[in-house]
This record gives sequence, C-alpha cells and structure tokens, in this order.
Amino acid sequence: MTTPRLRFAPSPTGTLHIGGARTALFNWLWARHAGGTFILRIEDTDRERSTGEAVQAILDGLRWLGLDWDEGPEVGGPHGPYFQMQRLDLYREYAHRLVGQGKAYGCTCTREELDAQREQARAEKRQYLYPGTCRDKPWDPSRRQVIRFKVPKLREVTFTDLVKGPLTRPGSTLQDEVILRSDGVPLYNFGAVVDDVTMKVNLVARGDDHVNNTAFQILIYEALGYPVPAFAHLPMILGADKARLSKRHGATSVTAYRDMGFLPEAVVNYLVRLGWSHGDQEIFTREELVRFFDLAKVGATASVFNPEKMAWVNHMWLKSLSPDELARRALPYFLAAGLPAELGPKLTSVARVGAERSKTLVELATQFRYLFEPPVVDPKARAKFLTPEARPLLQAVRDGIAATADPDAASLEKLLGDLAASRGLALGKVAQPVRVALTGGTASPGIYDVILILGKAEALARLDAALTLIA
RNA sequence: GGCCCCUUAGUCUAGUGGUUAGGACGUCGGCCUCUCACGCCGAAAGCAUGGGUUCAAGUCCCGUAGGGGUCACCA
Repeated sequence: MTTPRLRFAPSPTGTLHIGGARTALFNWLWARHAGGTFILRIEDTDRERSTGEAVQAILDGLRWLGLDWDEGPEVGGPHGPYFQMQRLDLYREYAHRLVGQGKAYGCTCTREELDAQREQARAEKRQYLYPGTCRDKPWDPSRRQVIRFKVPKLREVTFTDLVKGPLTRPGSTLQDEVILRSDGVPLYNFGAVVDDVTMKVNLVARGDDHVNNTAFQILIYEALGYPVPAFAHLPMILGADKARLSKRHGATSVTAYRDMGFLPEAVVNYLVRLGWSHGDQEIFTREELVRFFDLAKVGATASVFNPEKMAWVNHMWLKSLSPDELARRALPYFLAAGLPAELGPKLTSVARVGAERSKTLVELATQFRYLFEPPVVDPKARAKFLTPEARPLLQAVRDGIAATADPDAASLEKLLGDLAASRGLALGKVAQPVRVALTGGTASPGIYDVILILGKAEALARLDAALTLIA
C-alpha cells in the first residue's frame, strides 16, 4: 500500500465549522495512522466570499484542535503555493492543454442565454443540461469566454468509495461543466483536480456533499492523463431536526465551543465518534485515535450533532486532567469572568473540586465565584439556615477554627463531627449553616474543602459576617 | 422534479444469516452522602414498512415510505 497523501481543502468563507473540523480530523487521523501526509490547501477562488480573516480563523481552529498539517499555509511544502488564487497560471495551463487536445472548448454563451434555457427547462419540467452549443466551435483567442470540459457522451462513471462502496453515475446526467471562468479563475471541479494531481494527493476524503462531483472529476483526471485517487465521502452532520447542521441549530464553529469552555481533546473525541466507533469505547486519547482510526470503518449514515453528549465527553476530559493542568487551562476563563484568579495552590484546589461539578471550563470558572469574592447570600438559604438556633453552632465552629493553628481536612472533620455529636445532631445540621455562611448558598463542594480553599482568615471573616447577619 | 446516497431506542453506535439485539448520552428510580456533584446499581426505550431468498434475516434481494445530498462563470 502506498502511503496516503490527504488534504483538507476548505474555502475561507467563514469560521471552521463543526462539519469541516470533522472532515479535517478524519483526514488528519488517517494520515497520522498510516504514516502519510496531511496537506492543507485553501480554496479561495470564490472572491466574493473569501476573506483573509476566514483563512486565519480556519488555521486557528485547526491548530486549536491540534490538527497540524505537513504542507500548507505558513509551513510551506514542495507543492505550493497552497492558496488556489496563487496557482492561477497552473489551472490556465492545464485548461488550455485540454483545449489543445480537443477535450475542452471555449464557450461564449452568455449568462442570460443560459438562464433562459434553464428557466425553460424548468417550465417544461425537464432536467437541464448544457446543450453543447459551443462544443464544436474552434477556439477564438480574441473572445472573452469560459472553458468547458467536453464530457464523453453517455459514459457511465463508476468508482468505489471507501465509505460508501461502489457508486455509479449515469452518463446521461453529466454535462459539459465550466472548468475555467472567463477571468481565468477555475471552478471547484477543475481547481481541486489540478491541485490534487499536482500535490500528488492519492486519497480524497471530503464531505458527502461532494459525491456528485466525483464522476465529473474522474473524467478530468482521465482527460489529463493522471491516475484517479481513492475517494472517501464522509457522511454529513445534521442538526436535531435532521437538516444539515447550520447556524440556526446553535453554535457551529469550533472556536465557539472553545469559548464555551470545551477542551480540544473533547471536541476531537466527540466528533470522531460521529460516524466511527471502536468497540464500546467512548473516551479516546489522541494517541489511541491515531492507533485505532480506520477510514474504511467510517459509517455511511449521516449523524445528528448532540451537544449534550459532547458536554458529557467534555466533562469526562475535565475530570481526567490533573488539577494543575486543569487550572492552567481554566485560568483564562476565570479571568474572562472577571475573577482575581491566578495560577497557584488555590486555583489548583478549585480545579480539583470543580472538575466533577462542571461540564465546561466556563461553568468551572463561573460557579465558584464565591471562592474569590464575598458571597452573595441567597435570601431563601439565609431564612432557612442562618437562624437564631444556628447561631451557637456557627459561633462554635468559628471558635473551633480560630483555635486551630493550621486547619486541615482531618481537624475540620473532627471539629464539625464532634460538635454535631455532642449536640446529638446530624452533621448536616452543622454543615449547612456553615455552608450558607461561607458560600451564600446551599450547594457547594464539600464544606472542609470550602474552608480550606478560602483559608482560615477568610473563613473566620465570613462566619463573623454571618453571625452579625443573624444578630 | 431528475440523479445519487442513507435507514438498529429521542441521539451516537456495536452487530458482517442462528445474540435474551451489546455499549454510550439523555430520561426515570434507587444507593452513597454535610449540600451539590462524582461514583455505583437498576429501569423504560430500538432493527421504518411490505414482499421475497433461506431450515433460519437487523444482517442478502426487490418495492414502498421517510430523510439527506446535488442539479451555478459557489465550494
């Protein structure tokens, strides 16, 4: 088996989309698995919609996901440039070579003429195919014109897709597509082929929405005299309503998920499981993915994007990181939340107790506000727990902590435990008022953890504040 | 509408002719417990449909229905 050369070839018209990210991921995984090459090519021939910001957004998104490319923008490579708009000479040369061989021709039909023909076909409920009006006209270099590929008539095209199996396209549905615009910019079906040929791509793995382009492209490969690569068409990702995933289904760009506090490991992990599996395993390290991934085992059915499961995967990843690492990753989110967090033992402790209580880094950074700022006491919690009856309890806890030189989990457990026992109370009767005093609410990490994270001085201050509140 | 593709619980999936149809998310119930969460245990929930082929079909074939894709000087 030859080593695969794969590519991800996005058009820079927006951010890196979840669907595009998965396509890139599958290409990357297979390249890494098989020891092949992963190429990034920017298909920016749609000048209306392509932007430099979008290029940057795509590069950023790929890097965030950890999908590095061996050839492409910013890293270069032997088959560059990797922006289509910098390769126009190449497309022109190849297109004219086909014209010279009688395999393509100049077409001077106007847009208006073509639109009228299409309109009429629709009125007659008939499929429209370009009738070949200019097919036999000789090349006239003085005219501004597009170049169309001369499709061999009524020739069925068959190929075996790595994920969908044998596929056939009836020749009667193929038409003489435009391959080069009148301004010399190629169309997708031509630019992609010329690039894949010249970049020596031998495995084209792309979205399902390109299956119908494949037959035409195969004819181009053949006309050009190059070997046809293998194809793998990856099923689409749908929204909850089974329609193709789009903005109206919510966030679709990978950077949006980054901003929501997802780990790149989790996004990769979730996306790879859409259409691929390895036994019953749900959580995969990057190394495992590279080891286990098999393009041929990708399923052929479209899958619905499920944000809840992705959140669960993220949660699993959050829990699997060491507290130090989690703190490091979460720091920017704490700062974005306006909290005076900094790397150190405190943030590490917050990360430790927060991991199992958070689905995202944003949740982690925002639900423990009271560990960094004075708590806002919930009125209902106050009414229920900061009562006159609780006062002596709180006072005793306060005094007990004050009397402990260097509180730790064991000493606190003994303190609160003995206090409850001596009064014949369940631990909860003591812990809840303390919790409200320290956090402002009734739900928090373990009370000993809270005290230790706040520190002796701050805990005492908050208990004092609560005591005044009762009085 | 033409052409192409797809069809296992609400969702992601395992399953390559003989399984009590397995796992996961979500949902519901219980246990654990200082609250929340985590964890653990358990439950409900599935082969779209009609015909074939076969001793035997979720698995193979055909039809139907449903869904998706695509029909540009977009990609």
